[in-house]
Amino acid sequence: MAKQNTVFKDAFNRCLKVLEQTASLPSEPELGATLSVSRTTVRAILTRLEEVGLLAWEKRRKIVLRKPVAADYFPTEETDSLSEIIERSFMRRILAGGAEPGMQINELELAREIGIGTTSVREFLIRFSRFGLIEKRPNSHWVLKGFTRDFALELTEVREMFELRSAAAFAHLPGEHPAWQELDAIEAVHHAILADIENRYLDFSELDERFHLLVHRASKNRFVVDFYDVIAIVFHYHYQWNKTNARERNARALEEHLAYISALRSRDPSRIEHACRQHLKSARETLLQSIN
Amino acid sequence: MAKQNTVFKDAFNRCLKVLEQTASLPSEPELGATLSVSRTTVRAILTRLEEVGLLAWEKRRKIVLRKPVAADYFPTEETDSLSEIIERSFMRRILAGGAEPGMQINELELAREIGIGTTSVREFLIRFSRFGLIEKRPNSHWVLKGFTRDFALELTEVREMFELRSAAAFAHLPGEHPAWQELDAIEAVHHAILADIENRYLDFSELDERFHLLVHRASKNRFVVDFYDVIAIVFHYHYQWNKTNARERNARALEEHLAYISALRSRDPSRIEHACRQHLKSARETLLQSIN
DNA sequence: AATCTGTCTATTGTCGATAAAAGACAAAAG
DNA sequence: CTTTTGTCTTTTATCGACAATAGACAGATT
Repeated sequence: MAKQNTVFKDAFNRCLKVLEQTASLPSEPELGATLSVSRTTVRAILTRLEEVGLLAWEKRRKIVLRKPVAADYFPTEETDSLSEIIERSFMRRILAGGAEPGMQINELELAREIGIGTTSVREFLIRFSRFGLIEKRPNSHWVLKGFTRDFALELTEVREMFELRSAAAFAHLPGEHPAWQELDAIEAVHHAILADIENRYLDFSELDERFHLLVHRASKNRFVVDFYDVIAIVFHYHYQWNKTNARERNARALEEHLAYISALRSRDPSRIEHACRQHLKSARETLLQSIN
Repeated sequence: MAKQNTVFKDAFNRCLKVLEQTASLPSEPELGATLSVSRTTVRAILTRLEEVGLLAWEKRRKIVLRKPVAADYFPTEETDSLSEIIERSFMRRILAGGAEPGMQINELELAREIGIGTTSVREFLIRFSRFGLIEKRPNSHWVLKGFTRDFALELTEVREMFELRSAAAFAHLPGEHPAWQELDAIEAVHHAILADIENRYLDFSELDERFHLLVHRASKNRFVVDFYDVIAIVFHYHYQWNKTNARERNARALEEHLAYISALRSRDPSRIEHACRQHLKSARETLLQSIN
C-alpha cells in the first residue's frame, strides 16, 4: 500500500460525530473546512456514508437517514497517522524498555518491528533528532543518547531561560490580546480539576502543556515556541511512564500554576519572576526524580 | 542509481593528498582512520589507485609509483554529498532568487530542478525545517516563511541569550581545558588576517564560525550548541550573498573578537558581558542591514 | 599475541512507482 | 455573481528495490 487512508478514516469518524447532531449536512467545501480536509476526502466520506445507509446524498441534498452506531466508526487503531504510531512505538522502546545510552538504532530493524517501510522510519528519526535524544553518524547508524540526567539538566536549563523571558513578555501583552482570555479559561480548568482532584488528577498533563505553551507564545519567537515541542514531548511521555505520587505532584503543580497565573495577571515583573522560578524549580525536581 | 559514490570519490581525493607526501601507504585500517571511511571504501580506493598506475598494491605492500597529477583527482562537483548540493541549491533559491515569504514549496519541482529523487528533497526539507525558515502543512505543501526581518530578530534574540550564557560559562572552564588552547590558536589567526586584511578579509567568515562555536560549546548544553547550526548557516549564506562593505565590516568584527577574547581570558564576568554584548550588537546590525 | 587482509553480510542512502489526498477549473445551481 | 458540484490534474506519503558503504569474522602475517 502506498499511503494509509488514515486521513479519510479519522475525518469519517469525526463526521459521524457531526452527523449525530444534525438532520442534514452542509455543502462540501463547508464540511471540508469543519473537518480540515480537502473536498476529495469529503466526497469519499459522503460516498461511504451513503453506502452504509447513513445518508441520502444527491447533489446539494444530504439528508441523515439514521443515527450512527458504534459499529459505523472505524476502529481507533486505524485512524492514527503513521508518524504517531512510530513515535509511540519508539518512545516506548527508549523510555520504558531497557534502552542503554550509546545503543545503536537500526532503521531496518525498527521498520520491521513496527511493520512499515524504512523511508517512514528514516523521516521520523530525522524529525525526532531535534529533540537531542538521538544523533546520526553519517553513512552509519543512529546513536541513542538516552534520556539521561544530563539530558534533563540541559533541557531544563534552556527551558528556564526561555520561560522566564516569555513570562516577562506576557506581562506586556495588551489587555485585548486573546491570550488573556485563554489564561482565564485555563485558570477555570485548574479550579475544576482541583475541586475533584481524586478523580481528575490525570487531566493535569494536557492542561500543563496548554498553559506553558500559552506562556511561551508570548515570546513571539519561533525558536522559543518550537523549543516547547521538546519540553512537551518529554513531559508527555514522562507523565505516562512515571505515575508514582502523581496525585500529590499534580495537585502541587496546579497550585503553583494558580500562583503563577495570578502573578501574570498582576503584570508585576518581580512577582512573575518569583512565581515562574518557583514552579520551574519543582518541575525540574520532579523530572530529575524520575530519572534516578 | 541507488546511491552516489561521493564518499569514495571524496576520500579518494583526500588520499591523493596523503599520497603526495609519502612513498608508501599504511595498513588498511589505519588509512581508514585517517580518511574517516570504512575499510570497504579504503579497498575501493586502493583498487583504483592501482588501476590508474599510482600504486603497486599487494597485501601489505603499498608502494607509491608516481606523484598524482591534477587529472587523477575527481572533479570537485562529484565529491559533494547530495545533501550539500540540495542545501546550496535551495539556499540560492530562497536567499538570492526572488522568493517571497508565503510562497509554496513543491517537492517534486525542486527534485526535478536539481535532478534528484523526491525522497532526498523531502529529507532535506525535514532537516532544514528546524532552521525556522520553512513550515510544513501536513498532507500538503511546505510554506516558505522567508528570510525576513522578523526571522533575523528572533534568531538574534535567542543567539544573544545563549551566547551571553556560554561566554559566562567559558570563564569557568579549568585552565587545562583544551578550549583555552583553541582560543589561543583562534586569536593568532585573527592577528594574521588583520595583518593582511586587504587580501584575506574573506577568510573571516570561517573564523567567525570557529570562534563562536567554541564559545557556545562552553555551555555544555546540546540545545545551545545545536542552535549554533542555525546561526552558522544563516551567517554563512549571508556572507556569501552580501559583500557590500565586507572589508570594513570584517575588520571591525575582528577587532571586536580580539577584545572579546581578551575579556574571556581575564575571566572577569562584567568585562566578558560587556565585550560580548558589544560584538553581538554589531553582528545584529550587520545582519539587519542586509535584509532591508 | 597483536594486527592485517580476504571475504562475506548488514545497513544506509537514493530512486522510481503508486495510492491517498489536495487542489484547479469550468459548468451547474441558486 | 456567488457558491456548489463534477471532473480532472498535481502533489504528497509510503513502499520496495538496489548500489554504496559500513562492519563482522576467520584465517594469514608479522
